[in-house]
Amino acid sequence: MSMPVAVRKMNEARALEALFSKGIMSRADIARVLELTRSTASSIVASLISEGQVQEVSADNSDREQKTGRPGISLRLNPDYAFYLGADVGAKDLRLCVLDFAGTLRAEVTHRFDKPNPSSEVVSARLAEMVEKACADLPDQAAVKGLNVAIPGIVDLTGDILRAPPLNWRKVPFREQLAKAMGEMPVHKLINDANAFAVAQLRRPDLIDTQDAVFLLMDDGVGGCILSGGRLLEGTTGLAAEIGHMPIGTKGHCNLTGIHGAFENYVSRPAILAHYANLGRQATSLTAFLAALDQGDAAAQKVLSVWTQDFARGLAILTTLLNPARIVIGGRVAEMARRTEGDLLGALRDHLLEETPPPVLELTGTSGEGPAVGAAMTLHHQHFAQFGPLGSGRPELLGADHSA
Amino acid sequence: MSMPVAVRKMNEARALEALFSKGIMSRADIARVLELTRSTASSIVASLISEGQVQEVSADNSDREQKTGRPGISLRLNPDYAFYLGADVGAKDLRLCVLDFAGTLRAEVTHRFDKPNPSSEVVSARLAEMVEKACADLPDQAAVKGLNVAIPGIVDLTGDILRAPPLNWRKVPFREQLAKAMGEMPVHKLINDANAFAVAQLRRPDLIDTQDAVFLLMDDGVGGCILSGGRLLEGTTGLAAEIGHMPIGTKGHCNLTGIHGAFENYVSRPAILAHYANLGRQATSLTAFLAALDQGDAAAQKVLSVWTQDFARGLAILTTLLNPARIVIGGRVAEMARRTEGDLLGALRDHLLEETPPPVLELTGTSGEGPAVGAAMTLHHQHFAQFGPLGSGRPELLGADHSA
DNA sequence: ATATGTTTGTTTTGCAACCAAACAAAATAG
DNA sequence: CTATTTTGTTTGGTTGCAAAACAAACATAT
Repeated sequence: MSMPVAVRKMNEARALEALFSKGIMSRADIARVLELTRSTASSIVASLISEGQVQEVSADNSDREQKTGRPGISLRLNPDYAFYLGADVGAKDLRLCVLDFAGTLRAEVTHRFDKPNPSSEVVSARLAEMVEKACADLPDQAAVKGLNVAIPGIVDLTGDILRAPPLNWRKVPFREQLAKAMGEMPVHKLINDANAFAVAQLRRPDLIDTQDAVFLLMDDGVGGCILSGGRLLEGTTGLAAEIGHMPIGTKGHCNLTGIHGAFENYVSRPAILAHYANLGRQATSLTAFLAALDQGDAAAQKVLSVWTQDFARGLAILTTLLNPARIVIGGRVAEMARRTEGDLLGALRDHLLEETPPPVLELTGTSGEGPAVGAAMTLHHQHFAQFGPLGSGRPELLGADHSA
Repeated sequence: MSMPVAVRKMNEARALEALFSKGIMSRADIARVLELTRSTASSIVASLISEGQVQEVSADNSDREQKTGRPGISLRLNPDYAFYLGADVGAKDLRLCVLDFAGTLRAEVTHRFDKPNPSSEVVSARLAEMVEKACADLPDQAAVKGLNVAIPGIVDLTGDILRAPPLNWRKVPFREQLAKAMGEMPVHKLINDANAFAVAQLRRPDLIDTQDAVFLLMDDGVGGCILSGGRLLEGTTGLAAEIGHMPIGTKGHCNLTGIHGAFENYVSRPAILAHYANLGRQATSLTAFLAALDQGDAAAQKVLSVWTQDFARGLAILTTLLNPARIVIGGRVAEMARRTEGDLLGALRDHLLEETPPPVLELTGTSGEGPAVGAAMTLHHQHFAQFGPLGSGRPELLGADHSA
C-alpha cells in the first residue's frame, strides 16, 4: 500500500475507534481527538459515510455542552453496517451472541444440553441451527461478517483444539467440523474462553484508555489475559498469560494440571472444594459452599481466609511484574473475592512495596455472557484495528490460547 | 509536525536503526529492508549524509555477496556524529562508559571508592571529574549529547531517588546535585541499574529481532526488565518488572525489602550467604561461597540445590506469564546458575506445561559494565527512536504540529 | 576489444493526503 | 439587528513517496 493511502486508512481506523468509544461526535470533535484539521476530518468522515460505516443523525440539541457557536452535526457508527457472531462452548450449555457494528449486543441465545459433555459433532450441529435462527432476525443477512467460538481449552495455531479438559475433548479438529456445519458462514477462529472474556472487558468504553490491566476468569480453572502498554501480551509462541499455571507454591489443595503449586491449585473452584473437603466438610458445588460460608460455617470461613491469602499472593506477583492499573476478575469464583471485602486488598498491599500502587480490583457481574460476547468482539475489533494505530493490533491479535 | 514530514522522520529513524543493526548497507539494501523504492531510500540517505549522521565508506569489494551488477556504495553510521555517556553507581565503585553513534564502546573508566557507601555529594563530584577527563579524549566535545546514570534503586518520575538500599540513600535529590556538578553536560535521567543492564542486552545486534525476553540482574538484589512484543514493559506508573520483589513464597532466607517471600529473599547474594550461614557455615562473599562450592563442600552443594529449585520456580512464573523466547541472566549471582548445568533447565521444565516451550537461558559475562553501557545506550536508543517505528512512540504522531 | 546482462543510484513526473486560510452557515448573546 | 462563536466546506499549496526512464559500474561471454 502506498504511503499516503496507509496513513489515510490509519486515520479512518482512528476515527472509527473514537466513534466507538464516544458514541456520538461531530466532525469537529473528531478533528480535535485525532489532532487533525477540520477539513481533513471532514474528508475522512465523507469516506466513511459513503462506505456506510458512519451516518449522520438528527441532532438532539437540547443539552449541548457548548452553548455558543454553530452546533455540530452528530455522527455515529451505523449499527447495521456489520454484525459479528460469537459463541461460547461450555460443558453444560452453548451460548450465542450477536454484536452489531456499534458494539451493542443485539441478540443472545443459550442452549442447555440434554446431557453434559457433548461431542464436538453435536456442538457443531446445534450451533449451526442457532446461528441460522439468529441471523434470520437481522435486518441484513449479508452484513454478518462471521463467527468466532470461545473454548475452555488450549487452541493450537491451526485452529484445532489441543486440549479442552472441561469438555473431555482432545485433539479434536473442531474448526474444520464447524466450518462444514456452518456452510456459507465463515468461522474465523477458536479462542480460549479467558481470552475472549478479556477482550469483552477491555473493549468496554470506560476502559478504552486503560493501557495496563489484567483479566482473570476463574471457574474450574484460572485463565487470564494481560493488557500491557495497550496491547495484549502474547509471548513468542502465543502462550503467554497462562496465569492459572504459574507456580505460586509447591503444593496446593488439588492438582489440576500436573504442575505442583500452580495458582489454580490454590484458588480455583475445585481447589476451594478440595480444601473444604480436607477440613472434613462437603460441598457439591461452589454455590453450596458459598451458602455455607454465608451462614457462618467455621470451616468455610477458614477456607475463605486461606484462599484470600493465596489469591492475594498471586495478585501480588502479577502486580509486581506488570504494574497494572486494574485487575478485572470474572467467573463464578469472583464471588469469593466479593466476600473478602477489604481483606483481599489488605493482603495484597502486604506483599507490595510502599511505592507500588495497588491496582483497582474489579469484580464483574456473573451473568456469564463474557466469553461469547468477547468472541464476537474480537471480530469487531479486528475490523476497527485493520490498519489501525500501529501496534494496537494486527489481525493475529488474539493468537494466544490459555486454559481456564 | 505535518504528516509527510512525520513519515519522513520515521523512515529516517528506520534507516538509522537498520544501519545500526547491520553495520554496513548500500542504498539499495536500505530500500529493500524498509520496503521503499531506491529513489526514496536515496533521498533519505542524502538527508542523513547532509546532517552528518551517515557517511559513505570506500568499499571493500573483495568479498561481495553479489557477484554481478554494479556494486553498491557502502554506507555506515558516522561513529563520531554523537557520543553518549553512561555511568553506574555502585557501593564500592563508580563506572563511566562512552558510546559512540555506532554503538561502540569508546572508553571505560572505573573508580574505586576509598571507603564504600559514599554520599551522593562525593559521587557527584567524582563523576564530574571522570566525565571531564573522558570527554577530553574525544574528537569532538560538542558531539557529547549527555549523561545517564544507573542506580541500584528505585527512581521516581521527577528523577529524584526514592530508595537505593545498597548505597544507604533515601530520598536524595541526586539528579539535581549531579546537574549542578556537571555544569554544561546535560544529565538526562537516572535509571534503575537492572533496567540499564537490560537495555544494553536488548540492543545487542544478535537480539535485535527478539520480541519477547526477560533480563535479570542478580547481585545484592534481583532486578529485572521485561521485553514484550518488542517494547519494554513499563506498567501504569513505570514500576513494572520488579522481579526481585515478586512473592514466590512466604519466607525466604533473608528479608531484604520487608516483603516476606520475595524472590530476592531466596536467590540473591545475601540470601545465598544467609542460607549457608543457617547451615552453620560462613562465607564472607559470594566468591568465597563459590570457592567452597567448587571444592565440594556439602553444605554449599545443599545451598545450590535449594537455590536451583527456588530460582527455577521464579523463572517458571516468568515463563508462564510472559512466554519469553529468552531469559538473560547477568550479575555475579549468574555464576550460581552456571554451576547448576542441566538441573536448572530440568527444574524449570518440571514447572511448565508440555505445550510451553522453555525459554533459552543465557548467562552473560560478568565483567560488570552492563549497567553503565546500558545507561549510555538508553540515550543512543532515544535518538534512534525519536520519531521511530510507530508503536514505540505515541499514536498521535500523524497530525498537525500543535507545538508551535 | 566489444557487446551483453545485471544491479545500483539518480532524475523526472504524478499523485494522494494533509494543512492553512478564507468563507459560508447556524446558533447564542446583547 | 448586530456581533460573536463555532462548525463545516472550499481552494491553493506543500510534502514525501511511487513509477518509470535513464545513467553508471561491474562481470562475463564472444
